[in-house]
Amino acid sequence: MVALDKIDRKEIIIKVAQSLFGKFGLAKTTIEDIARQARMGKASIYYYFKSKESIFKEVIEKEGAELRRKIQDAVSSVETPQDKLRIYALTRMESLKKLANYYNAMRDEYLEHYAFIEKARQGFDAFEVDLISRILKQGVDQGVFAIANIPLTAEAILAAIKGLEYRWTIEVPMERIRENIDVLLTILFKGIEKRA
Amino acid sequence: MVALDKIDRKEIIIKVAQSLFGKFGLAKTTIEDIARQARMGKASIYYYFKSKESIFKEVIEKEGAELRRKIQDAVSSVETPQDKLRIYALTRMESLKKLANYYNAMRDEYLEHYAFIEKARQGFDAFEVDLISRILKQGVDQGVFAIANIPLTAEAILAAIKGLEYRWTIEVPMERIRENIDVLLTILFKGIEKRA
DNA sequence: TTTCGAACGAAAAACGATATCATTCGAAAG
DNA sequence: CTTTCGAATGATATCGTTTTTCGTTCGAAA
Repeated sequence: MVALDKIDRKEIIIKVAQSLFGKFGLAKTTIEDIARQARMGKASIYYYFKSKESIFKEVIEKEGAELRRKIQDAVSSVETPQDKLRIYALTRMESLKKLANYYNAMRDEYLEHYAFIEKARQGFDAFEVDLISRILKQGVDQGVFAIANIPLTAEAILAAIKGLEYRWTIEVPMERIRENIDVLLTILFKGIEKRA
Repeated sequence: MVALDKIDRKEIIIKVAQSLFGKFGLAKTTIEDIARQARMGKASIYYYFKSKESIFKEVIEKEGAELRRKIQDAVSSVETPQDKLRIYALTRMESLKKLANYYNAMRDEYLEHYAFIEKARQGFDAFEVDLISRILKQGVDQGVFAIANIPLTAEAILAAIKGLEYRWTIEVPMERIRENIDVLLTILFKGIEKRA
């Protein structure tokens, strides 16, 4: 079918671009590289995308969507609000470190795209605050958390988790990260728990 | 007196350099600029300092020392551990934003000095963890906090506060920062408070 | 002991020539 | 009509070279 073919091609291009951007960065990846690996002439790329930047944007969006799904799945895999928060924090740590490096590399080489990336980052932020808010609300509904202002608390918790993330850049083993998250979450849980 | 004269000259150079580095950054500030504003020939600078980098290091150290003193003073001005933590968080927010920008600018223009700046940053980190630890210990001694591992808790709290700092870069008014710190600290306090 | 004019050399800026690469066009294949 | 791509275009990056800037040293003088 014609329409399906079109979608397939687009997806091939995106996949190839995702892999190449990941390996070599935005600047070092040429349209010709993408075309070659996608087995088409470079002019053909422009039948599916209006510019290199638009490919880049779709790749970023795809990475973001994948990450959201991954976090969402992890959170859904456990039951209690406490476990949800814990597994959320761990999953975002593991995954976002990769994406953050990606973003930073992009920012360094192409300052022009910074605004766009910043917007993507903010969108992801909103997703996280929303996710945490929903977990907190669930805890409040179940009578295990006592929280006055849920969105503000969610923001504070996200900030705290991010603080841990920034604290170690690359060289820290996941084990120590887990330990620190545990300490932080233990305090936070006691702080938002409903008292007997 | 001769010895006093020498110190005075050194201090003049440092003051001038501090002001110029702050305004124009390390790369854009020349030894000649410093010499002119300090009213001496540029060769004379080398009678007091062995290199531009050594001037830079002393300036960074001075900025760090000033900031430590400022935070220390603020903390000493209140009584309870809770108030101390609160005023510490606010003071570091206000002041460190400036210094962080400074550091970042330096890192961007002179990658060679990155290792040194990183060391300074880590030293400041240690200072903060130590300060928080002492406040926490005071709280434990007074029977208002119950904390299992004080240093680890201090690290977690510092991380949480830093998370707030990173969250807003420049464009956020101090008022909103205060609000967010309040929410975070309220949770944290409840989390480390000794229960009746 | 302290100051500084003059000179040195390494590194950066300026510049012009050349090459790269994103993008467009128009023709042709299916 | 949809899709492909070879070839051309122009803006921008790169590279080799010359010139300038700037950190640093030296030696003399105050």
